[in-house]
Amino acid sequence: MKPPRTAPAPFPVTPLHRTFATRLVAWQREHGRHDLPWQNTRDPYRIWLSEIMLQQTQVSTVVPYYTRFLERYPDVAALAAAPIDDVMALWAGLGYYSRARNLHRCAQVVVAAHGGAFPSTPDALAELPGIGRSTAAAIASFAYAARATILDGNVKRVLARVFGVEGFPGEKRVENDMWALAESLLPDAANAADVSAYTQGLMDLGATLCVRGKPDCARCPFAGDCVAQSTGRQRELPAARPKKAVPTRKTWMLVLRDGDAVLLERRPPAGIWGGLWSLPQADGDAALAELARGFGGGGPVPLAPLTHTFTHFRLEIEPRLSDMTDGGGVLPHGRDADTTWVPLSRLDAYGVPAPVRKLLDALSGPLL
DNA sequence: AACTCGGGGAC
DNA sequence: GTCCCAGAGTT
Repeated sequence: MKPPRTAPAPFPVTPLHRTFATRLVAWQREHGRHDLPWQNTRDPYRIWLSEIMLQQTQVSTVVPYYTRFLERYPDVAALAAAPIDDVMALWAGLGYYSRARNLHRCAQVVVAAHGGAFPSTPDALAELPGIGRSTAAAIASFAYAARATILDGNVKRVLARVFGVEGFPGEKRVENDMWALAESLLPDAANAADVSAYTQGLMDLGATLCVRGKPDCARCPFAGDCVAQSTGRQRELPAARPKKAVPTRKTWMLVLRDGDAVLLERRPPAGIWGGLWSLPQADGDAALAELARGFGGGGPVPLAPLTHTFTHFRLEIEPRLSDMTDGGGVLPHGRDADTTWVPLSRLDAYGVPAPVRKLLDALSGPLL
């Protein structure tokens, strides 16, 4: 009895389909990127570290962080052994801080449960903290030449344009179709050696030619066959995210100062700025004044307000400065698990959210 | 399936 | 200002 055939592809298999991988691999080898800091290695640790940092974050932003991490933590054992606070501090400014916590947890799992060696299959990789389907495929294809496809923002844009996939790729149905399409485009099993260049080619095409704003179709290996290019719909594909009004929230932040030091509080592990060190917050001027008094600080004076925009809401920050009065402090001048005094000159050692960092940097400037 | 997580680059 | 980026985890 023959094994059952695989289900037919839910899309027509055209000549473009059959030649896609070969053409992409050839283009990558000739015109792709070959000198990024995490290329030219098969060390799963280095590849993993880069892939986590590159989630929702552009290459130019990642490079300096990647260099610093590799310097501080040259292998997975070093990272696993590091205090989480050090990892968070080194990550500060990259955003999506759950990535840093998952990074640390993942390193510890790899050491404790896998003897310090990353698993080699996409499915096993995807069970580790912070590694989803796409990142698992990226690591497995780069480190182990596994035949698995990525599907990130670049790939969604390339596929939507080349194959004319309609609909917003963030929508479940569209994304499912794209996963199936991407799987069907992989180099066939006889060309497993091409998988790494293929994966890199998907990323490079999206990052260097098939960019969002003005795609360079003249240099594209798929010009002529590309649906968007041949119909002039580059600007319409992929479909944009449906617009949604972003709410505004407001918060009051206490800059409690004692000489050169300010008081920081550790934020809860989940939610905005999870696990980072930030300023004590209140819901209004009255509550903030009470907070300052409770700490032994003098009457708060307003500092320049600032606005910080997140993906899904806007945060208006009203900073208030309060100096500790002599002998009035009820707070010990050491640190406990969730509260600490930090000299402004030593903020680097703490994971502090970018807008708070900006606020405190201005404080040590010429204004005050 | 929809929502929640950031900061910065590019425009 | 807007939009999106080598997405994952939670609900």
